[in-house]
Amino acid sequence: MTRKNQILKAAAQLFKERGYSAVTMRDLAAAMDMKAASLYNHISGKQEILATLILEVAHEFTAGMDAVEMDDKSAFAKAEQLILLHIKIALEYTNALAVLNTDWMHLEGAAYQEYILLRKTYELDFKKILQSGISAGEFKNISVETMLFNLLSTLRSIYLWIPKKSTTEVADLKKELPQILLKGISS
Amino acid sequence: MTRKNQILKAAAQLFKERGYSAVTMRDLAAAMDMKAASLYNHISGKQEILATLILEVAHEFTAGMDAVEMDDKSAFAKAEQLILLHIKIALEYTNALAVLNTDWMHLEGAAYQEYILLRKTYELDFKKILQSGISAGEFKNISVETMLFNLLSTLRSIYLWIPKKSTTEVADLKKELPQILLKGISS
DNA sequence: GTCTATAGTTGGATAGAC
DNA sequence: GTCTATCCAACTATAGAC
Repeated sequence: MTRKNQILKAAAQLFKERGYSAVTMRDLAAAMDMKAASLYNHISGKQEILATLILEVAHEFTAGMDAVEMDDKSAFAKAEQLILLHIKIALEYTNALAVLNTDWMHLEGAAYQEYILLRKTYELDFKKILQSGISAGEFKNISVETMLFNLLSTLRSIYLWIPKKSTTEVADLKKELPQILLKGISS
Repeated sequence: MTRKNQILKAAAQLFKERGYSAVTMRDLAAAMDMKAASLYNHISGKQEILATLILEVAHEFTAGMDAVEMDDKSAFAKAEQLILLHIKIALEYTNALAVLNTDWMHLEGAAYQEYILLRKTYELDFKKILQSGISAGEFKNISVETMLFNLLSTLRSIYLWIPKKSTTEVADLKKELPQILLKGISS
């Protein structure tokens, strides 16, 4: 692992615990056992760290959504795949995902614009899948907004739950969560 | 409304938008059309504002839970009442609830201890109700942890959804959310 | 690549006039 | 109750030695 990646990893951990604004470059340097000034040999500043962490995860979601849309399956199967995508990302990028969820509004400039666009596109794509499921009679005919709200609010919280759990409990989650979430909206 | 309450209200709005650490006393004063120094005639400091906002909402949850526990109803009915409690608090204390959800870790000293205790007690009480529902055969025999995770992660996100919605859409939510959430765990 | 030293800015909070 | 003025600590980031 490069020194830069070590810094990013340590930053994700600290930003998750205390939030972007409450973590100082001195805190981050201390976690890395170095002085704050030395960090600047690897990264251009605090903002670059935030943007790198958040945009990597956001692109992971976009790539996952693209893969799901490729498959020619039922809306139900696609929704199930998306639930598993959220669990997978929560496992692989736990800390960076927490940062995305809580500190995206502290992005600046082009990184902010890019994040907003990625999120909007992702939610729109998700909504299309739900809508096609309603049209096909797979899902209840309730408001797509309410449906998406319920799904995303649970999916966005997985990262809070994952780190506390054992491997077997995570396996349970992969089985039970699609059941619970999709039973609630199935017709 | 007292000047202090006006300050608390403005602070809740700003903390919700940018987070506790990113909002300065000068920002808050500007939102109140006054100078930062004048704030200190009404509050002792930034921490007092945070603690007041969060603990008021936390006590509201505790009072609601106490009322639900008093009633001698089925676990299903109690769970339904708790869902409505979360919606009610999200409507009445939208901004302060957002602050509780995102900035509780910035509480200090006794206020931090009190919040942690209130939250732990609330979750334990919620779990007891779910467990009694499983024992009574009202709910599926799946992990109580998973069940609570799913319920709370949705309920904790309501405040993100509420401010964007019309009165009729909120009425829809009150009808549909208990259905969606409880169907997922009903046996 | 890391350090010391420090520039330049901004933070929470106080003192004292009005 | 609000203001101006200010203290002092802490912040991000840079300069330059090693």
